[in-house]
Amino acid sequence: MHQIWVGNLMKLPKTYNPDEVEPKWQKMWEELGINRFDRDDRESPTYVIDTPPPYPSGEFHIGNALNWIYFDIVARYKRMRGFNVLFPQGWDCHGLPTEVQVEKKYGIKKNDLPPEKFRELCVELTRENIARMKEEMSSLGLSIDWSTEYRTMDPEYYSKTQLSFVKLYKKGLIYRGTHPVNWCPRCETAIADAEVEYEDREGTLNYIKFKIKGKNEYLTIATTRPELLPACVVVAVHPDDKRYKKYVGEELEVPIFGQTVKLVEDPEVDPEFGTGVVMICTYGDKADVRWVARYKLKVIKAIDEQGKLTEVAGKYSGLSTTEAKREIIEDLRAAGLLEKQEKLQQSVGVCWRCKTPVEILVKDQWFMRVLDLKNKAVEGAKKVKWVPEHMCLRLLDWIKSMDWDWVISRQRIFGTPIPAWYCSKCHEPIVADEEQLPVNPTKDKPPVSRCPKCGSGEFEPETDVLDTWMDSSITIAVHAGWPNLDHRLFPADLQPNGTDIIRTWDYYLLVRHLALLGEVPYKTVLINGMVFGEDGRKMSKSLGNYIETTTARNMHGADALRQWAAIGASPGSDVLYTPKDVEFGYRFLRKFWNAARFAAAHIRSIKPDLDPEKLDFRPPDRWILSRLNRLVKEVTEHMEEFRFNRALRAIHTFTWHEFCDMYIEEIKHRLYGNDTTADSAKYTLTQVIWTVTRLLAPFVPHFSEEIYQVHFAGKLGKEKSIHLTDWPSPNENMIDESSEQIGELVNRTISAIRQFKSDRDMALNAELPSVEIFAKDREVAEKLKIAKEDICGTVKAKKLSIRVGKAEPSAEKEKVEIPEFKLELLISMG
RNA sequence: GGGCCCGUGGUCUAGUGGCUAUGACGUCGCCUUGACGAGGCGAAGGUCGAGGGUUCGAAUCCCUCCGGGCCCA
Repeated sequence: MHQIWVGNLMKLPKTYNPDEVEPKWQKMWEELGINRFDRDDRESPTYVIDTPPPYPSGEFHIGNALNWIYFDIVARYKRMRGFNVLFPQGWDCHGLPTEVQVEKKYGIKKNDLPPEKFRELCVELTRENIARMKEEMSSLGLSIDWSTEYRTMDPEYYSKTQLSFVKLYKKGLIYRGTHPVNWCPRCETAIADAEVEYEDREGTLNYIKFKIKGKNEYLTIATTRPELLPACVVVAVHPDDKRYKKYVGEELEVPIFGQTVKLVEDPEVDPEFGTGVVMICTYGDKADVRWVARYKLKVIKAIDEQGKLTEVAGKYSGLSTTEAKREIIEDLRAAGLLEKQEKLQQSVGVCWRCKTPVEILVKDQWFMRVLDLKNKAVEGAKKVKWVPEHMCLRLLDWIKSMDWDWVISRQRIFGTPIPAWYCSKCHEPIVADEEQLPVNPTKDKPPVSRCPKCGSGEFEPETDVLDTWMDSSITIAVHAGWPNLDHRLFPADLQPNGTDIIRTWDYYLLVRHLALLGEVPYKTVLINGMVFGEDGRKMSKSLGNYIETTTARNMHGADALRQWAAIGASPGSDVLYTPKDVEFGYRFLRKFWNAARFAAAHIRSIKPDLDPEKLDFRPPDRWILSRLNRLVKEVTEHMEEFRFNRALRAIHTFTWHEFCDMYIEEIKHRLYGNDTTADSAKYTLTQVIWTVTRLLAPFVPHFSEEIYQVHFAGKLGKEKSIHLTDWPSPNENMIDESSEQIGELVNRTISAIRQFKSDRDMALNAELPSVEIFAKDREVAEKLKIAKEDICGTVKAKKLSIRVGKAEPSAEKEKVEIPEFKLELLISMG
């Protein structure tokens, strides 16, 4: 094996080995603290990235990897641009999934243990899961400032969640109220609108006969939910529906259950659906809620917290909704009141965590007054720069469609305790004082000794916890030190996240900070798409197209995978995962590694006092230097607009196809032949590699560090790490249209001769006895003449002539044409 | 039902008014050349979903339709 010795007496291995290289530099970065936000630096501009704290599932999945690689590219780029970057990391610990994991792990139910004990098990599991995820994150080379790490389950963090609760309560933006809420019967908790997803399912539309009171006539209603008959409170038709005009105002008898309901007119009824007669129940859906409010109807609770029918359902009480549906239909059929049944495609609201259909229940809950903030939120969202732009619409549509306040209390265990108590006598809520936070109401005492309303001295603790989004939607303020806000850090510069959480994460952050601080918390939102499997479907374990981050990273290291993330799609578009792309990422590293290896001796032998002004640059030098500076300009523009895919692609194309394929081949003869222009080739070679290495640093941080340490540290680079060097700035003087034109002409000519050799099964370095170039245009001929020696040396022609004229092929001389430059070549093979 | 995004060689993809449409994977051919053979070089392969319109000029802008996806009701 050909060993090359480089300046600092390191042996330069023949192949690039990420398994050795990556951990080495990760360790050094941590030791140097290059990822740290420098709180004492008051001069450099700050750049704050608010990272969404992931839920500690135990696995840092590939969707997370895509997310974080985006963050990291920005963070590393901005550091090189001279920003003091805050790249924090937290964990959104609370919530149901952990409770379920604990139940599974120990084979228990949450009520088998005292809440405190159960909570401890959740905390313990969360710690283990975080440790596992951190390992993967470190292996990806994410330049997170770990000194900022927070966990929403820690008292230091949740005291801020509680503080925001208290402050918003004082402002009147949080209130205790009795309202219909979405309820997950499996999780047995209220959930917010944002936590309801819609699934298309096939249901049955049942046509049920209602007797008109006092007559022997029937009206037929159509419903998918016959189990709600006991909660039927009114029946409605459209005001313009002539079929039923004469019945309006009549009283109807609800079959089986016998209660009497009125027939009313309402424009919201769709006369095309079913029979055009709809039964309104408390509650089947949100429309029922509107109707009940509009007509001030009484509320009958037919379904309980576990999704079972209550005593109002008589003999059906205690049955699940599914069982009750079946039995009620059977009984209706037996009574001759079931006219017919039809299959129906319907969209069912389900719990986003467990996919159980949600019910609407009326509950005493805590709410945040988000409806009052609608206009402010819309205004705020419009002020933000969205990448890509159209993602703003998703948030706007969501905000505009909101019709309920945000229910923030959850009937669960593993969550931030709601800092409140109730008077045992009059049930007046008592909210904690700011000074006593963090509090656990089940252990701590309320801030008053007497109820301010009735004077009673007895209190009961609130046992509900807060929605986890209440924890995580104040991260931007928390990063900035809230309540002692550091205005260098607020608002955040970048809010990056996936398409899936625009309506939750982006929305809650916005509305929460508007409520708390009156300010939009982020300047730019950067959206990434979802990861799809090779089959073109969204990656998921159940679809069998799932791949673990560790598996993908183990193929060729983090930098190969990072390139997949960067180049996989334009921001906001979904990214298809395929191992081929990771493979390609590695191939690029190997290509560049070898190019640098080739250049090593030349970089080393370059004289330190070399004055570029005095160098004798050849046309290929001028060409590649112009291209290089154009590349720097282009990549910088892309980076400023978060177009990582285009930036990296431009680097790839330049490096592979211009620098390696053409330039290196074009200068070999000068380097080996001890040409007088060898110095300018060495200089140019060095400049290109040095510049490209820095352009690559945000994308492939380990690889570029290795190149830097081996070739440049202590010479062209004075810093301890490439990540401390400056981002290259384009030298506009080097960008020269005419040099590029000559370069392209030369390249095209060399390519034609290469192709000639390839077509004739010749080795590319085979010597050619003679090449005669005929140009139709004098101008083209003059340009070629400038680069005569470069062409001659590159294609290994013994003789080369360039003239204006027409080629006349013969037995020994074959003709090759380059039509776009009106060139004809006569090549003899000897 | 409404909104948004997308449709580019066999596959995935870049490209939002202008050179002969980008790159990757795959396919085929050649090359052990002094950076690189689990590599290199070269080649073949596309009516840019369909139709209509605007324009000197359209993958790109507008309209209609077809197909896919996401979000909302």
